[in-house]
Amino acid sequence: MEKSARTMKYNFKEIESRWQKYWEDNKIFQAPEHPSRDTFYMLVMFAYPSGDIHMGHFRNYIIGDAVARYQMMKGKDVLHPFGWDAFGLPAERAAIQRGLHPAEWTYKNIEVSRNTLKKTGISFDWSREVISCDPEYYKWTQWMFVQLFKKGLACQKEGLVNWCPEDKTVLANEQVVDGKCERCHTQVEKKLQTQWYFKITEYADRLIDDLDKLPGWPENVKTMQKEWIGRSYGAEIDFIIKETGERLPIYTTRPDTIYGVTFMALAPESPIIGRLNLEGKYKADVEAYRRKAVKRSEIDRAAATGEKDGVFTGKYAVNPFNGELVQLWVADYVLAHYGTGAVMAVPGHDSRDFQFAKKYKIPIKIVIHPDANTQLNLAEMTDAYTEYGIMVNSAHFDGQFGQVAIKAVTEYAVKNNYGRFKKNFKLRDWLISRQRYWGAPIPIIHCPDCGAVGVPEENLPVLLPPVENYLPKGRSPLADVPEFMNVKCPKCGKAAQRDPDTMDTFVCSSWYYLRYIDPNNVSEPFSREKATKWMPINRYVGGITHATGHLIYFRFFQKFLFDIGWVKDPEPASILFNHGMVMDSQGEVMSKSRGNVVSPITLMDERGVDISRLGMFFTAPSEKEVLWSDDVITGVEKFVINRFYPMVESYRDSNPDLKQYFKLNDLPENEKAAYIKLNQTIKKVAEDSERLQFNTMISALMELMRDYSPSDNKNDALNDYIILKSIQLIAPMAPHMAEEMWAVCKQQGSIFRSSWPLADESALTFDTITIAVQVNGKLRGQIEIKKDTSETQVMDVVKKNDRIAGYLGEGRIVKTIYIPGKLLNIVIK
RNA sequence: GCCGGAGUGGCGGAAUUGGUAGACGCCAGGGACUUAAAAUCCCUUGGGUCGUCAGGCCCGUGCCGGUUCGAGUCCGGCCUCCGGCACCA
Repeated sequence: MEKSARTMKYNFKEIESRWQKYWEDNKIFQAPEHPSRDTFYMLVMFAYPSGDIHMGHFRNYIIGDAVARYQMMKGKDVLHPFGWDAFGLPAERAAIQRGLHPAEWTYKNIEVSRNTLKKTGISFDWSREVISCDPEYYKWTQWMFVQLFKKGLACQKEGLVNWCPEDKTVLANEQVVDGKCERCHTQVEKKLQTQWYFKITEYADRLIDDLDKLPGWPENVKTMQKEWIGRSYGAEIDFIIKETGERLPIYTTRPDTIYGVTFMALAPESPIIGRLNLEGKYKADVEAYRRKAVKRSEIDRAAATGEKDGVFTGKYAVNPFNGELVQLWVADYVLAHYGTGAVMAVPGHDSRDFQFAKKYKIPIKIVIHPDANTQLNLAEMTDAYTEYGIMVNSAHFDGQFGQVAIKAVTEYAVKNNYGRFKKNFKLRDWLISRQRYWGAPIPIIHCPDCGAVGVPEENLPVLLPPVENYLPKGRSPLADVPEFMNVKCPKCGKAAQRDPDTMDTFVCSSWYYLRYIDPNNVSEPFSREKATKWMPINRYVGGITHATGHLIYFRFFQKFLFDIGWVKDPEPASILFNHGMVMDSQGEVMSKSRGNVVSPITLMDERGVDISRLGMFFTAPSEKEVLWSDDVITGVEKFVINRFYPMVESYRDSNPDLKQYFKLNDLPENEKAAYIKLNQTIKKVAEDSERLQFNTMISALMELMRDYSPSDNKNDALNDYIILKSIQLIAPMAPHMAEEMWAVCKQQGSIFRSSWPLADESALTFDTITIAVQVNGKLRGQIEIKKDTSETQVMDVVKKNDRIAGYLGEGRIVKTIYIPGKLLNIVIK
């Protein structure tokens, strides 16, 4: 019953499908091949086709859609494309679970999701759709690999890698969360393997430094990236292993504590241990410890923030600064992959070293005092003093402070040839090879004579063979396909073998934004000329989850393409916007296992696309999370169905002249308020559009409609004008409804081809305004004055106002503060 | 532990650069219409208090203090929550 009342007044099903057809037939959202006006590139993150779309997608895309439509109305050439991140583990896993071939599963899902998306009427330019598992696309992903390979930025190397025993493949550092596989949450193991890497670490400095050139990126994302890259400045100092004479370099950010070194610690994985010539008990202990440490997963090691343990090697190292001998230990709190895999331990001034020294009764030395008047007392210390301070017990460096001390000590080491300034990063090279089927094959041929040879560009793509046996087994399924594997070396022509691995799907997603610009180009990944016109991305909208993964990778790719002359900007996106999550009404994440999923499809069927959109926009600002419940819809639904839409409907059979211009002072008194309110609303909606504050845009329109009362004088020219402008203002948020109303008002063509309303700046306020009057900062009354009244004139009015005068009493007026048009504050004593 | 961000009515939230806190909406209550209900429309709605019912006064934006004529907004110190990183030497 409820529904029939709704459909009687506002037949959204009919209206929505009719306008969607109109948009498609008239190619309203097709971006021009060669833009002639200002461009606006509106990008939303493309989707994994692992099921149908959910509320999170819906929210993401309607935000992007409203921005795109707003920019269209502002007269920009808008590029608003969409595509599918179709390769990779999630799709492959879902396919395997259902006993389907990944290709079949993926394309089926794309079909389903695309149909749903088309029903949402999002203004995507579907003619530019890209699918990353199409050979026409991954040909160019492989081309990217080859370019990186040519520049030495793609390379094979042996190292300890993250191995997911469930997915039977290696993972990038970014795909390990809390020591577990990001996708299947299995504990990740460490394995020594040869794998392909992109040398993203060569871009570490620029990836950090250029963040400062991105004022349009949220602070939290920039901070997360900075910390993820983790740059630190320090020194590398060479200790010497006493018996073997081997150089033992260590990295430290605190060279000013060098005289406090009382032991050294090596990572259990350090190759140096093998060269120590350990004997007897020491040899047995160290070997047992190493076996134990390697077995412990990284998460165990990291979680053990309390207890540190290790084992003495029986060997000693020489501190080059003072010739002192210090014990050489193996301890698993030392990470093999950071710095040199060895540390100088200063228990007096490092908490971990302090604990370790206490546990194993290793001497502790104080070499830093907080300041000239505060001295540390070792006997009373329960933890290390880790702040900067004044060097003591440090030979001729005594008395130096903080950064100056660090510089002095390092310079001394440089001069004596046993140290150097050094910078370190937490960021590791990006491991991109996967021992899985569903990915772009790595375009490399291994020749017994020539080594790894890139597949010549004219031979791309290296097609992924349609194999039957694609299940993960620990090595790439492609290795078992002789027709695929056995090829001739492109350099010397001898028999050679393809690389059997496929690429991490994050490689595919690192450059998709450029393919949209020129999706059908068969001779290049994209046209440089077109890229110059559209790039950089004006707004990139997506979830926060990609802060330290995709959003670093795609910046890296852009920089690389910049370096080799393919793009003109070193950064891909000038503004990044992270929308909040959609949760259930209890604040829980929506998931199938919880059974609390609200489908945008059901919602759109029941309420219509536009009302669903308005509900989503209105309930919270875009960056905050939304707790979804039916109540979210109620207010906007009433607004549309009971107020806005019927008002416009009343025009259906009339033929009003809607081409009107107004001058505030020519309007009769009773219409001035309405005209002013309209202009205030236009101004507010435009400002809020720029900052994606849709909730307050809707409030403003609700206020305008509340104040607007056509019942008295229905065909009044001003009322018609207000209606028309209001329809334009709501159009980016409720596009189908707006088109329908626009047509009801006898306007020709799509509303998205009309120009965005401009506020009449001369009609934003009344001649007579109300200002607040405060006495000593407390509100004591309000007075009406002419707009341009001077302060003295206002004072005269105030003094005549009995109520306010009462507050002034016999107090002496010390001073007055007058904010024109707002308030007057009188300070009395 | 370190680094971000946030804390405003019963609820979602507004207040864009320090200038009338609580816009807009939900919920709730009251009224109109109706045989009745739903829907719709109108009114009330931060707390306390006085009231001749016209309106007034006090308190109030996590807590304590500060700057200022004036602080939700700025500064200092806490508390709580959310997010990220986490043995990075």
